[in-house]
Amino acid sequence: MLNIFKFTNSHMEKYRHIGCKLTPQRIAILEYLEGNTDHPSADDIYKAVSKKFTTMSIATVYTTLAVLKQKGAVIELTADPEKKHYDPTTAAHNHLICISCKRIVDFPGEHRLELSESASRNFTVLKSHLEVQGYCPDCTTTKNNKRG
Amino acid sequence: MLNIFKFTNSHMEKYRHIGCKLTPQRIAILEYLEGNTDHPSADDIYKAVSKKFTTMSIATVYTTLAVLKQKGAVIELTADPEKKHYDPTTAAHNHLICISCKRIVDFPGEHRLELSESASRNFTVLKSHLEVQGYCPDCTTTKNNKRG
DNA sequence: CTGGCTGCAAATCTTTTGCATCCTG
DNA sequence: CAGGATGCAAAAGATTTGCAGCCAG
Repeated sequence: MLNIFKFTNSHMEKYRHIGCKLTPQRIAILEYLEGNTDHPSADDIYKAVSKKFTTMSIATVYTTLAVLKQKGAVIELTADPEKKHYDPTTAAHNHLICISCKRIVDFPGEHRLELSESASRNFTVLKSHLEVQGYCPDCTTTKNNKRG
Repeated sequence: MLNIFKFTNSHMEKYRHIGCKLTPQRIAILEYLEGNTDHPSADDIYKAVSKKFTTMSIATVYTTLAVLKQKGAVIELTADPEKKHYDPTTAAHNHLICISCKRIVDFPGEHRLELSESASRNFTVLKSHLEVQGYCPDCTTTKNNKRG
């Protein structure tokens, strides 16, 4: 009877296994996040999920995101200084924030970290994330076509 | 007659040249930032400068920081999701946020960016910043000494 | 059933803004 | 002297919290 959602049983299993009680609200949030590469903010998620779920509360969105973050199912992004964004793609990757359209997009470049010096100074590195500022493909193209 | 400040004439020149009107409040903020490697937040700056300057307003701190950021005299850091921090060291360098003590510290490692793929996809890179999560030297040491 | 979750509203925290007054250049 | 800067307070956002009622397991 939950087939109003495109959320599959394997998704259900996945999230049940990480120790979340699966309420309809959470399913709606998880469904929205699944495969999403738009890096939505809490408010983006709230707006989107509210359409299907008029009783959704922004507090529930934050609570759910906090749980998912703690379980490692989403990553909190700080690339946008104005607000946090969330990324359900947890494999290591980097982001570019477009200074024109403000979108955060997955950045298809690699970075290599030279650790010898930091190790010798007693730093312990757990993870590293490269934040790139510039123009996304759309805005790069627009920019180049701009002069008439 | 401004020798109550350790701010030197050359500092004055430096900031006058970037187009700032030099008021006592701004001098106090600039003096606090000069050479500071603590990556203070706006509130840290406000608290520190208020001690000498009881009429200082937090709005003035924000306004001054906005001017300095625009002039390129400070860099706004987003490594801490809770609030913005400011760094007067504008030469390219990276930061580690300590997950234990929450301090942001300069990170003595290099990163190299592999751009071929991103360039071919029309990304325009203006700047990149590596954010490292882990333990700072102090907390690394404490951690290692912890078992008795 | 029962503990965890929801929804609401209020609180908190950071940052911005409007405006009258002040003071640097 | 004039325009930009200050200080205050209020507004605006983002995020968190308290609490009574609800529902998934």
